[in-house]
Formats: sequence, C-alpha cells, structure tokens
Amino acid sequence: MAKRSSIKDVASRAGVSVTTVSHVLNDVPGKRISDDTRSRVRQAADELSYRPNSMARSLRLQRSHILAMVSDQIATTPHAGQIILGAQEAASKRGWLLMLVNSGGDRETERAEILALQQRQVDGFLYATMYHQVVDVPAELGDSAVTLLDARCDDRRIPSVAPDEVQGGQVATQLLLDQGHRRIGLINNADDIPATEGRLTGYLSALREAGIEPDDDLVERGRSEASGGYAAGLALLDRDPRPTAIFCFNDRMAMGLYQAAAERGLRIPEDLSVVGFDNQELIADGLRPGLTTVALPHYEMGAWAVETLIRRLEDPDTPSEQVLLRCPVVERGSVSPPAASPGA
Amino acid sequence: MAKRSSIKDVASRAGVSVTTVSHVLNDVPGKRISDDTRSRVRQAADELSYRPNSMARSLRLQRSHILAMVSDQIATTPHAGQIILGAQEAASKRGWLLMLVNSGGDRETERAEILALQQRQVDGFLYATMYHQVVDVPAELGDSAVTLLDARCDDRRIPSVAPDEVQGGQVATQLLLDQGHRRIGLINNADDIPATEGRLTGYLSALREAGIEPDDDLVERGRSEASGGYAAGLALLDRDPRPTAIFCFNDRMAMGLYQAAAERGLRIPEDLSVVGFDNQELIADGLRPGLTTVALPHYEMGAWAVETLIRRLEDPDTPSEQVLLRCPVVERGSVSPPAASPGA
DNA sequence: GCGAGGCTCGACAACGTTGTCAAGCACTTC
DNA sequence: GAAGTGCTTGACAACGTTGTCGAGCCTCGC
Repeated sequence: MAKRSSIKDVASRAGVSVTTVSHVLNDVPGKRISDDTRSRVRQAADELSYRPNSMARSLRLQRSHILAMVSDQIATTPHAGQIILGAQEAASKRGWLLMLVNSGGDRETERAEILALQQRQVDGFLYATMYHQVVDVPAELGDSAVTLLDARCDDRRIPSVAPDEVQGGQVATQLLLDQGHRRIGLINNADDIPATEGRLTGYLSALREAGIEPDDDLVERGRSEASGGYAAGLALLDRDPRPTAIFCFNDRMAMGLYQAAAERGLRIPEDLSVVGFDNQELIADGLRPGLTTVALPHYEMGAWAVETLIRRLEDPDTPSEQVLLRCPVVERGSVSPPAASPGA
Repeated sequence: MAKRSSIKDVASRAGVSVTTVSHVLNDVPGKRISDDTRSRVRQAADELSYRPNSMARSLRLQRSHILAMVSDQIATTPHAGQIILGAQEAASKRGWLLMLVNSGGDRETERAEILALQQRQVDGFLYATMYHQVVDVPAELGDSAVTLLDARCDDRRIPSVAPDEVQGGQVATQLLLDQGHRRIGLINNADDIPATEGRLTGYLSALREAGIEPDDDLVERGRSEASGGYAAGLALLDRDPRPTAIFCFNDRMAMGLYQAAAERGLRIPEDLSVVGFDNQELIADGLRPGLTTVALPHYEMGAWAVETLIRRLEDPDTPSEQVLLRCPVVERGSVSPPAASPGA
C-alpha cells in the first residue's frame, strides 16, 4: 500500500544528502563520516525500514546479482528437487537470486527463454539437464557466464559438475561384496548415456578388484523403468545358478525387480539382495523392505555450480574446473548376506 | 563479450533521437512517425540485435513484470512440478517472469526471502503449499498482491485455487460403482487436512447417491505413506465379507495396499480393484498393474493462479475469487468389475 | 594572523528507459 | 505574405542508485 521509501526519504529524514546515506549504508571504505551522522542515517533508515531498490542499484552497477538455471525438465521432474534446493540456498547465502526456467526440452522455447533472461540482465547461467548428459551449450549462451549442472561438455573452458557414476557403481557393488555375495547381477539401462556406461564400469571394476571374473550372463539391460526391471529381473532370476544379489541401474528398475522376485517366490533380502540407484524416496521408502540404494549428490551439485558461477563472475580469471561428485550409499533394508551357499 | 547495445546505439545508427527509437519500438499509440523513420529505426535495432534493458525499463515504469512463487516445499517435492510448469508457462506467455523460492517450511527464512524479493521489486506473489492447506498469509505480504496456490485462507479478499477434493473423492468412488462394486472400502489419511475430509465426503456422497449406506467398517485411516496403506490394507482385506474394491487416499497408500493384497494372495484387479489419488507417475506407472488414480489439477492451478494475479495487477478492481478445480480420473489397469458375487 | 592540511559532506553525472511537452517544418488559407 | 494547421521529431526530466570530485570548515603550526 504505502509506497516503498527511497534513499531520498532517508536522506531528508536524517538531514543529510543521498550521497551520504549511500556511503553510510554501504560502508564505503575510505569514506570519513562522523559517528554522529552515521547513526542518524542508520536510525532514519531503520525507522523507514528502508530497503534499497535493487533494480536501480543493478542499473547503476551493471550487475543484477541474478542467476538463471535453465534446464530441460528439472523443475518438473521428481528427480532433482535437491539440485534446485542446493543451488537456491547457495545463491541466497551470498545474496544472489536464482531464477528457474524450463525449456521442456524444446530448443526453440529454450532459445526464447534465454533471450528473455539476458534481456533481464541475468548475470550468469546454470545449464542443467534432467540426468547426467553430454550436451552442446546453446549458442545464445556464448557471451554469458555459464556453468553446467548434471552435465558435461567437451569445451573445457566451461565448468561443470556431474555425479561420479563409476564410483557410484563401484560402491553399490562393493556393498554387496562386503556382505559376502559372489554372484552379483546387474540390471543396466539400455540407453547409451554416461550413467549406463559409468555404473557398469564401476560394477566391473569392483568385481575384478575382489578377484571375481565378471560373468556376462549376469548382466541384463532393459528400459529404465519398472517394467524394464521386471523383465530383466525375471531373466536374471531364472539363471542357474541364480545370482544372490542384483545391482539395479535405478530405483524404478529395482521396483520392477521386486515384482519379479515376488513372482518367483523369492524374499528380499533373505533370498535376494537388491541395491538401487538414485535414492528416489517415493520408491525406496515405499517398497517392502526399504530399498538400499545409491544417492545422486544433487544438493551438492547445485550448490557447487552456483558457487563456482559466482566465483567466476566476481573474478573472471578463476580457472575452469570440471568435477565429478561422489555418490553416497543410503542403506535401507534390501541387503543382507547370502543364504548359506545355495548353489555350492 | 561485446557489450549489449543500448537504445542510444540504435538511435545514433538510425540517425534519430532515443525518444524516437523508444516510440517506434514500443508502437506508442497516438505518435505520428513517418514510415521512413520507422523502418530505419527497426532496421538499426535489428542489425544491432537490440533488446531493451528491462531493469532500466522496470525502474522507469515502476513495474518489474516479475512474479514470485514462494512455497514451503514445492520446488523440491515430486508432487507438484506441474504447478510450476503451469505457472511458468502462463507467465511467459504474457511476458512475465517467475521466480521460485523455497522456504523449507521455516517462517524465518520465508520472511527473509520475501523481503529480499520485495527489494527486488517483485510485482506480485504466488503463495503455494506442498499440499492443499488452509494457511495464514505471512504479514510481510500484506502490502503486496498475492494469490494462494493449492491453499486457501479465510480472508476472502485474497484469491485462491485449490483442488476440488470432494469431487475427486466422488469421481473415484463413482468409477468403482460404475463397474458394479457395492462393497467399496476407503483407506484414508489420518492427518486432519482438507484432502482427508474432502475425499471422505466425496466417497460418502457417491455411495449414498448410489443407494448404498456407507459402512464404517470399510473405512480405515493410516499414515499417508506406503506403510500406512499396507497396514490399513491388511485390516480391510481381513474383513468378512471382504471389500471388492478400495479407494486409497493417495498413490503411496495404494502402493502399500498392493503389497498387502499380494501378501493375501489377491490379484489386482481380478480379486480387488484399487483406485489411488495424486497420479504420482513414479508409482502409478511403476506398479503392476498400473494404478488407476485421480489426478490433481496441478498444471491448471498454476496457470490459473498466475493469470489471476496478473489480471489483478493490471486492473486492481478485478474482484477476488476463490476457486476449486476439478480432479480428473487417469485410468490404468487396477479397476475391473468384481468377481461374480464372491460373498453373496 | 595566516596558510596548510585534515576531516566531513554534498553536487553532479551516469546507468537505460519512457512520458511530456514543445519545437521545427511544410503546407494551407485568407 | 502572414498566420494558422498538421505532421514529425527531439530535449528534458525522472525512476533510485552509486562513484567521482571538489567544497567547506576546523585545527594546527609558525
């Protein structure tokens, strides 16, 4: 209702010039202003609950302190709310604002949105994808500061964060090995994306490191959905000898595997241990027993990306870095030691 | 890299004053400017790919064309990406921008975020909650234009949109009645929120309208999670005679019911029809068979809220409205006619 | 008593726009 | 030929800030 008060109001109430108000409130170094004036200004500002108009400030400073996160789907996917949260908290901790924009995967609306954002004087961009991908950065972004989030690109001058898929595959497999499992299956994704290859690599290397020669027969691929996990699960459970544990590409496939196991009359974890990936709580907590899985470092990635972007905005000489973040295990109830040598 | 070009650049390239450029580019009505000048200006603007600086424009116009959606959890919850999408698309269709802010449910950070947003000259606020709630609008918002999203409040001067829970409960129950079910159970939420009461009301009224006297024994309550649905499901399935169909408060509880049914050796939908609520695709598509459920009108609510807010911003006399939006059924595979009179 | 020097503070311009108002010019009209 | 009439266009101020620069005044030292 009441119009917001401006620096002029503060100035006249304190009986000083706007210049002085600005100097006091911004604590401009090197400015000598008497303590008396300082406190008069501060008090006036308080009384009017003055807040500088940041549009005016941005205009003057040629810096908006606004970051934009443009992504294909992030904001509308259950996957990655934590990315947003991490980014937002990091931004607001440093006094920056974060805008979210969804392109829905459409290049044309993406282009339009980026242009609109640039027109709004956004200082920097987070370019994020719904899942770990190798991307081409849109040409419109060429002139702006950019950081890739949950994605990588070939241009090493562009900083990026993504999950360490290999380490994730390794740690999931290791979890099973630690319980004494030797015949460990893998239900992998059929799509050719970094996660597919990375998690497989991690799985294989964990096995080899444990002195187990990987068995091709224990690796199935399918659509990365419950139905894919169900089909692949059935196939794997019908092997002879049967695997005593299965690592699934993601929690949705693990959900399908649960169904397959139930159909074969196998109890989890007594007859079959299962490890998922993604830590989708809706699934992992909903399943019986709860699904032990590997979490993607969404929150950390979001925070890292924002911090890196701001750092490079404030000091353009900061070198570009491309990092992979660790994926931690989240234990629930789907893993136990194998039943006493079933096939031995 | 290259500095963005300003209206001055366009003016000098076209050989006219900035005033003229502004008039031409904004198509100011009532201004007579020769076609020759017009096209010279347009061409110059094109060649420089000029885009007006919207911070400067906002400063001048005292209107930022930015909306903020502040919510407790929305951006980080799988629940409601569609709310965001609907809001964002409606905003960008009219040339407005939408900012998202999460308070995490903490009043203090909420306060801080709102203040920061107001300082950024945000024109209006969408105040959204993770699930349909009756809320108190934060005092800081008192002076700003506000629309409630997926929430209501007692102050009728504040517009709001929320799902029509009663209609949702009704349509879900009706779906089962239409298939010929007569003994229809309800697994309801134990929390005292509008959805709990509304869906129950809808369930009861559908039953009565079909000439069936509701049976208290067929209504169970539990925590609104898979485990709650599991427990309540077990209880309901052990009734004699057993219900032939069950309507669940949400898809998570339905997931638990699936587990309970499996444990009792009941097939869905042959032995038991199930209807959920929320249309959480991760669950509804992941279950076998797919879960028939009722969707919340998230997208529509987001769009409605933005449109209403903008309309009231542009014409402050627009009357305030509090609406409830219909919840549509999404059919998958968990409903069929009852087996031939099992208990009759 | 006078100049030098230090301490406070304010005038002004600029950031990029847009609305207001008036000025310039060609052309009628008497 | 002078005054009036349209039609085009531009000067200027303002939106709310902040950085630069200089002005005023007080004190000190000789």
